[in-house]
Amino acid sequence: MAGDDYDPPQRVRQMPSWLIGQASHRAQTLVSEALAQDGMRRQHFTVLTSLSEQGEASQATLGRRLWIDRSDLHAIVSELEGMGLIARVRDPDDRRRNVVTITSAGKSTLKRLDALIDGAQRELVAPLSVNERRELIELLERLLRASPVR
Amino acid sequence: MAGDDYDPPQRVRQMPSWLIGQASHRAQTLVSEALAQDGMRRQHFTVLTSLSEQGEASQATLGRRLWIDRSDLHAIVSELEGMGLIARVRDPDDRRRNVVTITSAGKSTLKRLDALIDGAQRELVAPLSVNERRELIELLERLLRASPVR
DNA sequence: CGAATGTCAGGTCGACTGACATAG
DNA sequence: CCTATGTCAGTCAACCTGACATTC
Repeated sequence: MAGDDYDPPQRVRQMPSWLIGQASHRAQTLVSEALAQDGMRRQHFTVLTSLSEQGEASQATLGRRLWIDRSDLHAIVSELEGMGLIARVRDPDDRRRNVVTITSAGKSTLKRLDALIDGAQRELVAPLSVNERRELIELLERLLRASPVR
Repeated sequence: MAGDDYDPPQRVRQMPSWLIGQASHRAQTLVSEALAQDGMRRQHFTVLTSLSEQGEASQATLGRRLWIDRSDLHAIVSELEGMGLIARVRDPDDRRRNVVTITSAGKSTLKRLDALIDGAQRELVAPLSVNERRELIELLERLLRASPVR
């Protein structure tokens, strides 16, 4: 698309929601493109990271942890299982549950993804000084801490 | 969804892209819910605002201004036309173009939307002091100013 | 001729809804 | 009986692609 004529109205440019949305669009593009180098999407990374850092969990638990809908998580988990990055086994103690575990292949994939993600983060905040990055993070955390749920 | 178990991994929580994404999700929810009170979506508001503030334009020009894809804009413009909020007439000087204009009904609708949007913005930044709001805006603008295009 | 415009069909990703069988 | 879980089908908004006829 030709970016020369890009010129949204002042009324829109000034809105905090618009600034945040623009920044988010840029952030998600950087992260998605980074992960796409390994054929992954954001939720794949989030699930692998959670399993690695927080340990195994049932799909429902995982979904609540990460605020991913059950039905969406089902697709993500199936894809990761197909790639051999996680294992999904019926819980013998509660046969409704699937216990999801990260495999060693999943761990080494996650190592590569971590590097890709770090690169995207660095590029995202590149225009800011170290102090400004801390400020931005602090402000966003304060903004989110006051949210009703999640 | 039950928010009690919500607890994403630290690795994810710390990522600037994630913080920005969370803030954006909250922002877009607030704005969408506000506009939905009038049966509108975000792009409807953006288009009406641009026509009001920046004047009439062809669909292609409008799309480049607002970074909305031609094919998406076509749908938005058709809906707004159906509601009587804009007029779309063939340009006699260049019969490829549709000149899009806001109607008086569109202007009074926009007035209501403006109030709804302002309410959403206020709720979004409510957790921050006035100084912090300025800081956040400043930081986001600096982050975006350095972006390649748009 | 090539380029711009409006239009149409379609795909993607993330978020979400409703239903249903199985198991607790 | 009611609830939780996994699964399936489908919607939605925003973004994006490719094509095509008309007009410049």
